[in-house]
Amino acid sequence: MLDERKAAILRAVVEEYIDTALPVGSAHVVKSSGVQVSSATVRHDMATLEQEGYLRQPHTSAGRVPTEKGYRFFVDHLGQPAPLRGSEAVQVRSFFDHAHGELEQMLQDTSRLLGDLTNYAGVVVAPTPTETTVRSVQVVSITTTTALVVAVMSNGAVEKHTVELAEPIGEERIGAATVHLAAHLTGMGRHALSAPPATGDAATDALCTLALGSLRRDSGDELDQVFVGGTSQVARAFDAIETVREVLGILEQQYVVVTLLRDVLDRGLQVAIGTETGMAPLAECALIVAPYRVDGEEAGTIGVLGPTRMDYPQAMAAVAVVSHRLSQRLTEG
Amino acid sequence: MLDERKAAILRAVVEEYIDTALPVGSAHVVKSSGVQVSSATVRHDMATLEQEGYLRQPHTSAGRVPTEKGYRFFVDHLGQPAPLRGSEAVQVRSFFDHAHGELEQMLQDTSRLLGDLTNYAGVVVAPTPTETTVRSVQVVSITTTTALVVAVMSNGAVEKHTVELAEPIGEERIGAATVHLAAHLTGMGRHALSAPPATGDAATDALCTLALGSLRRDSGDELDQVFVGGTSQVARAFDAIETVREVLGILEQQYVVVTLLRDVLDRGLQVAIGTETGMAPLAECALIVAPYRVDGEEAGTIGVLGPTRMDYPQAMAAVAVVSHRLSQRLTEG
DNA sequence: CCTGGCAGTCGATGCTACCGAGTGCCAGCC
DNA sequence: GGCTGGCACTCGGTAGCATCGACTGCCAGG
Repeated sequence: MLDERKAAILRAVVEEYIDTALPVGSAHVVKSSGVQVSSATVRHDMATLEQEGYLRQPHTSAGRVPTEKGYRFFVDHLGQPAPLRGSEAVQVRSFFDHAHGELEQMLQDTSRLLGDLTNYAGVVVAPTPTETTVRSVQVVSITTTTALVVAVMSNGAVEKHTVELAEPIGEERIGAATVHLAAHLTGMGRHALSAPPATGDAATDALCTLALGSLRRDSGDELDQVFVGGTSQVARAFDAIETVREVLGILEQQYVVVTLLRDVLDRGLQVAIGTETGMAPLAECALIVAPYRVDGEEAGTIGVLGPTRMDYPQAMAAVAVVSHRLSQRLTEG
Repeated sequence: MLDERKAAILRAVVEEYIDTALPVGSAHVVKSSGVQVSSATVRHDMATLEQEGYLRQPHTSAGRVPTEKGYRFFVDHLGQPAPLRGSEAVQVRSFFDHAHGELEQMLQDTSRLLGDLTNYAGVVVAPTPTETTVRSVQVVSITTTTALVVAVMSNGAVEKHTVELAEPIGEERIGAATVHLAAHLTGMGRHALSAPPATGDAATDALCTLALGSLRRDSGDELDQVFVGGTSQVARAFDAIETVREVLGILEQQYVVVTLLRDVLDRGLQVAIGTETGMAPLAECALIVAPYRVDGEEAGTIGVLGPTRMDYPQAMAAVAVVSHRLSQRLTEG
């Protein structure tokens, strides 16, 4: 563990580096850290901090820059969680007060909100609900040989799937299928959909089977939905265009993003710094995550992806607030 | 109009510049254009082309670079539409063969496909359907005081809106409202929803009114949906990080993207180059657009946004093919 | 244990010289 | 008249070099 002065020095280096992106020299630390010692002493401590792996020198005769370990210590022990700035608190409040419309749209907007608040990329992952039950099923004909199966789940999610029929089917059979499916499936869990008993009418049964299949199939291979907002912030956060390309490339791969957030959360982390993310291209990034809850149960994940030299206190505050308000919003409605 | 040789020279400059991003000198033109004259002659013609506004010199003693007018001429008269490369044709075919699931997801994936095909950013705009009619309406209770209104439209789109009730309502009233609304609204146009006659039951009527309101309201303020895929391509397409930031910033603003594509299409253009886009930050970009059709009617727009020095023939081919296949896919299903 | 002082390092900055790709122009040729 | 080879010229980019200054590490002394 670090003694008090070294911790203060480390904090000063991290904070200043976050602010300026420039290596921090001992003189700056003296000015900004508040420690009452000379720069020579600070230099000495900084050398120690470097030996211990908290800091690193880009090159001799340059100031110091935090290492991952340095950021980690900062986040764990030094970064007092900054309360949101007033204007941002207002922004969040107003956002959730005015949020309306479809769930997907709101989550998309939430990712954008996160981006705006932090100036990093905002991410929202909404899981395919696994524990919900079917509340209502309806089959609607679109053309004579296509029908749409619409299922409303107990959490308010709506699923729709088109099914193609081998042969034309009449409205009355569609109606029969709706009634039949509704009676049989309502209340069933997402993954426990069983085939309804035969009705005796072949065409109706065929339709029921197709409809059931579509519901079952997509429950399996449907990935969690990913919403990314504020990608342009990524371009703002890094100077090296190569890094921008890599990070944007990652953010485009839904599956990767889902896994990434889940992994971090599963490890019990709130913050993953650099290689802690487990993804090589994100070596220069840090990720802040938080789950959100619906009716007290963990439903999805939100997060912010920025450079390792991100403003952790501020970003963590933003994520926490948004996760809280989002949970509230989804629970009440 | 340009004589044959000047046109050939212009084509050579455009093609080479698209390829290398380097100003093109007269010697290169001689090598690659196939014109059988000396570099001095080419120089002379290039000077003329510059006077006429097709080319421009970044600085004296540099080669030439196409102007917007130059690109425009190339697109209009020189860019023979390249057929898709075989592997890409396969990619498109396979994409649409395997496309399934929800409309939104497919459009999102389509935007990504466009990005992959062209290495620029792909955009898909899906309009809020205006001319569709209601095919089915259903009200489902979520909690005692919230209900979900699900409407299936004739084009297969599904709309869902939560409504908050002033007081708890029983299942039987919800059922009554469903039946009542279904009977009254089915077949009605998107914008011609009229209030159903009173049922005599106050609670049921209140619910019907709320449900109707939710359908009406969102039909008004709901923006066209925008899907952008391949944002990382933007970072690849430009060297200047400042440009990347600006372009990404634009792409994040749904409303702006919608307007942009619509404007271009309304002007009857297939391609908008630089300032033709009407947006200052896109001065270094070119946009290729195409409508897609569902049942023969223009439904939405797809497009590709890249640098002005984009590979027009290839990108135009990709957009055309995707628009065609998408239309087909949406029409059959 | 801390400090001021000092020698030393090394990237960043600015200067100059040079190179070469590319131009415009012109006199001469077909 | 149109095309060409030749030529002088321009100017951005690169390499080499000196300078500067923000740092550091170390040390002797309080």
